[in-house]
Amino acid sequence: MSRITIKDVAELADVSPATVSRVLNHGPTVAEDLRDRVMAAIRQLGYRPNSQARFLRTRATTVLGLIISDITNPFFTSMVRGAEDAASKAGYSVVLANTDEDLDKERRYIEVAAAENMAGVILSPASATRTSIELLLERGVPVVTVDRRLQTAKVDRVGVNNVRAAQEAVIRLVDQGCRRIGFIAGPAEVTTAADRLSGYKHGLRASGLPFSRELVVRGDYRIEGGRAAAATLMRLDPRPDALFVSNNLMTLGAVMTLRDLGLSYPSDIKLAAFDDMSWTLGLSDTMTLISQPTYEIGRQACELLLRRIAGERFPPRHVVLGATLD
Amino acid sequence: MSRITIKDVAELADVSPATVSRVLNHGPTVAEDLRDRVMAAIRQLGYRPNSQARFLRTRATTVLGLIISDITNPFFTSMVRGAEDAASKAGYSVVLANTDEDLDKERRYIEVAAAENMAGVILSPASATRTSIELLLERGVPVVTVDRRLQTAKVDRVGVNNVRAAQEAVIRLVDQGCRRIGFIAGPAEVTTAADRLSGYKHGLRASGLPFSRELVVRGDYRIEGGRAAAATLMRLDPRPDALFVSNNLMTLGAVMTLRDLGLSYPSDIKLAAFDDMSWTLGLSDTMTLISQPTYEIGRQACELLLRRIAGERFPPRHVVLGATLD
DNA sequence: TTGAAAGCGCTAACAT
DNA sequence: ATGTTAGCGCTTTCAA
Repeated sequence: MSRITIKDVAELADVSPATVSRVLNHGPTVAEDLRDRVMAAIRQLGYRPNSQARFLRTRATTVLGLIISDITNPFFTSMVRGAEDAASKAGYSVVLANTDEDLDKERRYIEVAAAENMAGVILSPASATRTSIELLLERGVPVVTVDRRLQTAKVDRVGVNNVRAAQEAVIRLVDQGCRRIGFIAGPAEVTTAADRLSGYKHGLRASGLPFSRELVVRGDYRIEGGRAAAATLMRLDPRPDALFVSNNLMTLGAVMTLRDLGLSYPSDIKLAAFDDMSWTLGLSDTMTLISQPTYEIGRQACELLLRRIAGERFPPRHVVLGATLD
Repeated sequence: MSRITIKDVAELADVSPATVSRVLNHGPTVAEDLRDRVMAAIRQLGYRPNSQARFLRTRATTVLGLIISDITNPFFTSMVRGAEDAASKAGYSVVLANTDEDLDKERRYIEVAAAENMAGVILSPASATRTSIELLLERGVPVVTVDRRLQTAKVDRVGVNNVRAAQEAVIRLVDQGCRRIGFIAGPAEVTTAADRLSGYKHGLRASGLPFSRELVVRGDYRIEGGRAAAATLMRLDPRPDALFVSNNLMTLGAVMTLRDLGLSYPSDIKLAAFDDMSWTLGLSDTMTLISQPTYEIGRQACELLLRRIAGERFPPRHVVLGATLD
């Protein structure tokens, strides 16, 4: 029952609680024999400091929150790993929360992070405009967004240049002979969705192709949305000769639709898509894929966050990493 | 900076801190006018109680830890949802941690849960024998395992009857005419892997088929493991006429191997597998699938945990839910 | 270098 | 019904 306190250790080691605290925290101002006695007592009793009590004094915690819009998406999993590695190197640990792109859940978890006084939060916001991060910022808890931006750009962000990546993918499709490229867009509130749509338009323009409203269908970044959107697009007459899907899960859905229609790619129709999908059935070799350095995104986001936690002050920084077409 | 304390609220509302505390906690023992003044002050100041300070008094937190062996696996995602729903209904929130089947990571997160004094922990242990949950149990933090069991069965567990489900799947394959069923097993340390293997053997015996050592290959519950294991099995002479894969991710890998070999299922070879995979490319209709009630597993695990947290005492309970073959 | 004492923000006993 | 007081476990002055 964690009944062992610093006092117990102090008594056993025959020193004051303050000395135990010193041994535990700022290293070498304690005589060696005392230090040894304290360490022995700690081990013997199995003492573990109470982090709540410590926080009450120091206002410092070592837990970071990662609030993510869809944990199932391997995109995020790799990111989490990057963040964890950076965090644990600095003595921090990371807890995760899954919002399912749901603003209420997002708010609830932000509240948890605030209530628990987490040292900092990495967030992939479900909406660019409607956000609850003030709850954190008010209390001085730094926030870094990953992947997506926030409209009120007062926080750091780490991600890729979605506009350019999308544009390049379109150009690649055009090079492959496509002239009627359907685009499956993401949720209107998410900046990556807007950016990728904008890149799609740029790509068309750069290729001298007209933009056609009917060729753009919005999905929800989930499998089902991709499936439905692809079905809508494939009903067009004339049919698109390529599909550009703005995230990995929707791509799975789109592929299902194509299969249901008895269409093969790349022979019947060309595909391009955002995000790695090596985890699924080797679709990669048959389509144009935009890969993001997800591990690196997580790592850098965490390092930025740690600098903020350490008190560094600099204008909100936007780290833009390179996405690669392959 | 969260400088607003209960004292500030008390002063503004012109009451004592204790009254504010009472308003916040045990409802109706406060006169209505005071209560209103307090609520107004709280709102006006944007006061939020400091949960660490509260814990120091009450020894009660409202955060549950979910320590999961692979967050990417949709199996767990749905489980998390079940747990979250049950938790939030009771006023608890849930934080996640991903161990990647790595015992060190598992221990680290268990330490975090203990240090943060989480109210309880739901765990899918990476090993049945080597576990660190004593860190929790010693401190009186209840633990419920999901999916997998622990050898030292002193904690509650919610899962399915893996032995029976595996056996039924084998029988189903035999009914389809299979006589040489390859089995891709899971990591030796995980109880579900052992149970499923044992079910496989039972199924063979029940069908009057011999057990052959060469037909069993172990994987790691990840995609790559499935791919490699399937490759090994398909090299056998004579080739298996069916593959039974003991989890979903390995099934993806196995399917990749089959594709590489130019084999189709179910025409060339039959497949059976554990765990839902509707999220992937509609493999489901072409193989025998064992589905687990994942949401329900999470929900019941959480409810069990909440009862333990509430102080109920009963012998370690093993809740076995039904897996369905479809 | 070490110890004594105060106090972080809160709630539970005890008074009133 | 409300206020006063003490103390949860820790760290950090301040003294010695």
